Amino acid sequence: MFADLPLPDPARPVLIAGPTASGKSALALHLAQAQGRSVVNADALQVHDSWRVLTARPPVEDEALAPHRLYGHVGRDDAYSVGHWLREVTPLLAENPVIVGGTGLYFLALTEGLAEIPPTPPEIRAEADQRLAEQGLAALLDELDPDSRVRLDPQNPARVQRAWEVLKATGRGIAAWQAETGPPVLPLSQATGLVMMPRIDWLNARIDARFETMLAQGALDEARAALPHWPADQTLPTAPLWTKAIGAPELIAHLRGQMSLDEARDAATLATRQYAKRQRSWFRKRMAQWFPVLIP
RNA sequence: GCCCGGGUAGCUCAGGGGUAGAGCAGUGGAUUGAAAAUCCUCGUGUCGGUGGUUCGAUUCCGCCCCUGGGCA
Repeated sequence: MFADLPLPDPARPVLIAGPTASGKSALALHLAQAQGRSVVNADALQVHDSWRVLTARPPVEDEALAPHRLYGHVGRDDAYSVGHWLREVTPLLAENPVIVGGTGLYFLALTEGLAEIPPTPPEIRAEADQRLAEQGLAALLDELDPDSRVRLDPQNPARVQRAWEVLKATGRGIAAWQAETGPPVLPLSQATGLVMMPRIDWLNARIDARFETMLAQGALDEARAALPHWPADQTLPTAPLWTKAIGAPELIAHLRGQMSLDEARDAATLATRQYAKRQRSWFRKRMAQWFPVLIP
């Protein structure tokens, strides 16, 4: 499929972004084998150990063909975020890897820099959760510093809460921290950036077919194994990220008899299509300078 | 064949004599440590067809077609 694609500069890392199910991993493996690179994951869900099948992590056979890093190494209770990922990926740049994934924020941190903000302790997160639940968004918004407040979407609880936590934990507004963002670890000018641009109907068909494959490969067994660890209310924004894997809530609901398998399949593939749309929106704007890979 | 419903946006449906509106789907967008997260924007469609009543019908009436149920 990618045999006719010109090989990128062998001296620089390759970055491959693209919507889910667009064939990124296959391209990454192809380039890794052709140029002796390792494959580094840039996907916020594939780092988690809970799901291999459901997050479409490369299978063991592929892992034998080239070194694969940062896949499935994060446990259910581990804290993980862009910062963790950026610190882990930095030393791997020496391997001249191909970095592949669908998380736009990770690539942003890598190629444009990430503000160095001290970690916010769990107690502050808990306090924010409680205030938000009891007093609502406006209460948190009122306590923000003006600079941060004007930059935020006041209707977005996740963003408002983060800004509030940063101010509370550090005594400085998040806007001030972000203004001091240092230079990126890997500017785009020192890498080859590729974005997969699939035709939408082609991608939708792939999404459906891939979910069938996931079921055939044991996605339900993975869900069964996760069942004992499932939180009381997974729909909460504060539920652990691994529980947000697309298809996970649907398969869990099916295992509990709350949904037929057909309903679960429909809901999961629908959620996947909607996710792919959000990704396209990010890539169009933020990766306009990357090379598009038009498929099929 | 008869009786009773229903036929309105891609889907499910609400409405009602002055040419119509919700949810879902879909679209476009935002995005600096939860990012597969989180949030915002966008609603004209022969109101099944055809005659009639009316200044005016998608709305009332007749007939026809389709569809669900009941009775034969």
